[in-house]
Amino acid sequence: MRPQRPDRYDVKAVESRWQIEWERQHLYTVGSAKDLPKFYCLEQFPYPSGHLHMGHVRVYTLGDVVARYRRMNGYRVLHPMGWDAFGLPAENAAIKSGVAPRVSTMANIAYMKTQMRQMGLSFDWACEVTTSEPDYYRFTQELFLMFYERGLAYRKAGPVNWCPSCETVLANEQVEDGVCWRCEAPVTKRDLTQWYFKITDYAERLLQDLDGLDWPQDIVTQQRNWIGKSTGAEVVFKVPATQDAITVFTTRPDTLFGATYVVLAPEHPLVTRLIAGLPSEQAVNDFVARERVISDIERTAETSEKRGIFTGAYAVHPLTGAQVPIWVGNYVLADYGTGAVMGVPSHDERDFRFARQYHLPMVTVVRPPGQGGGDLEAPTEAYTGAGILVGSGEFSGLDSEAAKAAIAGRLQDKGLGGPRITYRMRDWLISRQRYWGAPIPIVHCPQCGIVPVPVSELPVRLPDEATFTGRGESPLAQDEQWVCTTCPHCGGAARRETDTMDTFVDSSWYYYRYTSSDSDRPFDARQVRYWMPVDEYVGGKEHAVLHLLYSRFFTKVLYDVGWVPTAEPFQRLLPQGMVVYRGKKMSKSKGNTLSPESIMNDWGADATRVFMLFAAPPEKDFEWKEAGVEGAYRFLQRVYRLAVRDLEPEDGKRAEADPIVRRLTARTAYKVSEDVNRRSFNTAVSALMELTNGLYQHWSDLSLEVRRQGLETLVVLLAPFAPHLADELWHELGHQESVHREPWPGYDAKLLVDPEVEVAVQINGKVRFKMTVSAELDADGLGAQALADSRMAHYVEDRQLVKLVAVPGRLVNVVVR
RNA sequence: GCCGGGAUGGCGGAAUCGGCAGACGCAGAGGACUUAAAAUCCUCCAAUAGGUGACUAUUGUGCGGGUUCAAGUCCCGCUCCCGGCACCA
Repeated sequence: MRPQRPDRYDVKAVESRWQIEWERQHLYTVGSAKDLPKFYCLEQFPYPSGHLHMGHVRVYTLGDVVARYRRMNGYRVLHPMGWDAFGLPAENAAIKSGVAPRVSTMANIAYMKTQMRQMGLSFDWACEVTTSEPDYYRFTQELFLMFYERGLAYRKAGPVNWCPSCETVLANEQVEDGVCWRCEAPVTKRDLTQWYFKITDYAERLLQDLDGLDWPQDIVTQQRNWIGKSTGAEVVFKVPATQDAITVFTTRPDTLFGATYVVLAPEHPLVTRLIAGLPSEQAVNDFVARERVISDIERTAETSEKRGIFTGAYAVHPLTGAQVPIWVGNYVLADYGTGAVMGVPSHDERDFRFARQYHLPMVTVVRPPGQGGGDLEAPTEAYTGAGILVGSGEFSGLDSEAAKAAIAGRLQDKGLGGPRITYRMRDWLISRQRYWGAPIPIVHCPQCGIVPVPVSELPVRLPDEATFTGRGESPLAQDEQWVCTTCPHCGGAARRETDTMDTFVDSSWYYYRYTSSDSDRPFDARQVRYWMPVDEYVGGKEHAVLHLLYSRFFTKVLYDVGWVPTAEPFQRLLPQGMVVYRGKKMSKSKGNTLSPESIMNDWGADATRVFMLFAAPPEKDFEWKEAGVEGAYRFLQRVYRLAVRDLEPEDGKRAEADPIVRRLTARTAYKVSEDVNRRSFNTAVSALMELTNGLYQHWSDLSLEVRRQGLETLVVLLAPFAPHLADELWHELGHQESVHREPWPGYDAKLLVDPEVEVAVQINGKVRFKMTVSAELDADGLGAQALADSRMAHYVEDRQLVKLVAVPGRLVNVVVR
């Protein structure tokens, strides 16, 4: 007899006991067992804001289940954690409170680490990285230099997105609906010289390689949309008057004979040259000046009217030789394609509206298939579909598809364009006018120009002291002592680059650093070869384009220089949904935040984890419900009460239910394994609940052996989900080792099938009764038995048997007329 | 406008390959235990109609069609919701 137990366990005591014990045993270090298969389980590292939020609790719980499951299944698991520690909030806090960013960041990290411990997460802290520490950012800088050497980092002047609230520029990916992705302030335009990464060089590969990934469809689609590939042609319109040429991009070269004008974006560099000395010069300049100050939001708004102005100049149609007027129009984007388009009003909605407004000629050159004559000169709307070419010289009579190739080919022959592919994605703007980021390791020398800092002189350290005013230039630019340096090339006086890198650069390679965080190179090639790619990557959907696209780009560059073994970093992706509270996304401004501290305090880490997993499939948003955690808590207490029961059967009791529970136990082991493999954690938890219910139900009819086997299986299966309680009960059941060192339970496949099964008998597709038959019974036997059943007579009398369908183990369908 | 995803009881969700819709949990109802309550354990719980009742019949997975012995699942046409892209030439 075991001593009487209370009917509840003390959650706090149990959880902290095992947290201490696991740490003492270094239970989650990677270990050196190289003969085991590897598994790299990664979750997006957090920005150290000071506290975990519910979203973090969800990601890390999901990842932890996978990591623990793999370990128990005999994998050597890398499950690291670190800190995406550079970023604006620390700097803004410094402006407000005067605490240096590094000081507040380190304090935040220390606190969040204790929260992660309280969650019972199985990280190997030996791999920890902090992107804001010199021993990390020196390698971010080194990678920048490698990009620079390969021509993948370059400086360019031009209009950029500026967030007035963050006081810095933003990459295209970081502007969402015209507002800053972080602070939601409307983004404006500025003309600045900035550093870029040439991600567009990789557009095609970033697109192609999506096919080989085990990623959810919606994320793949988002990346595809973002890259935005268009296939078409370039067409050159020469401008004899100034010896210039306007190149336009079109996806519809088949409509070229319908081009009656050419439109340039207001920012197009040729505008000034074309109008020089013309009577229209002043008017066009005024127009351009007006349009340029209008924000992107307004300019791209649906309601925005099309405005344009004739430059007074003419270009030559490359195939007909006709003179076409050159316009400047607000509906042409400077940074897509070539910043110029040909106007084909008859076959493009926008051109049609523009032409109608300014009374430009329209020529129909594509006729819908199967349609005869009609008015060619005055269409009432644009026909944008494919069709048969008319009025297109030698190309008349071709269908659109053939004509696209033929016309693009002809342009190429004449040296006036040719087939061309463009992408919507732009180069990645990485400069930031802020202090708390990795300094771009570049020196500006009056003699030598732009000079990279030699790798041997890295890191370019951030000054410890800085003045945070929150206004004007970056604190680095105001630090004369820091800015003034010598040129690595000529030794003369020079100035440092004062921009720091976008924090997305830091997070584009951290998963490599984890594999060898003590390396004196960015990472150890041998370790990376062994561990990469990441086998499971868990993170938020908001990074569908941002972080995931940048990381894929980084990996391709690193792959090309031979530093990493694969061209894709994340084989399997598990994007998790949001935790919603009171019907809305949690946010401070809405006042509906939930603190993980108080929840874990009230219910414990295990119940919090179990509810998170049980409430919904991982990718779905779910609503946090107090009653839900309470349910998870009740379930765990129920398991506890069962596990501390006396295992010895009472006198005179027989083991009648043994076969049932043996099969239930085996089926649960099978189901939980399958479910975790397909990331269906909610149904895995429900299977554990069913086993628990089954043990309760049959307890008094079970032998000692089956009781023990059922309980032990339950506890081991529970270990990835509720790690503290599982370890507690494992010891309670008499074991000395941690349950987390136990191998994952197997099962006897024979036990998965019941010897007898209940099959439904349908008459004309409706279930009329059920029969219990041997599972072995084949289709013929099953059909025969159904027909012979006394309950059948009632349904088939006076009717004719038309068809008999029998599916062994499932059902019988008798079709009668 | 284009692209993707989705819609199942009062609620969250399950149904993995076309084979018994609603597992598991929450909420709710009833019972046992208790002086009582909480906790716990057990039972019930899609809708409609009929029956005291075990039950019987019909309907039912956003809507309308179709394929099939059989459809939440496949096909065609819609509605609505969520997400992405959008004057992208």
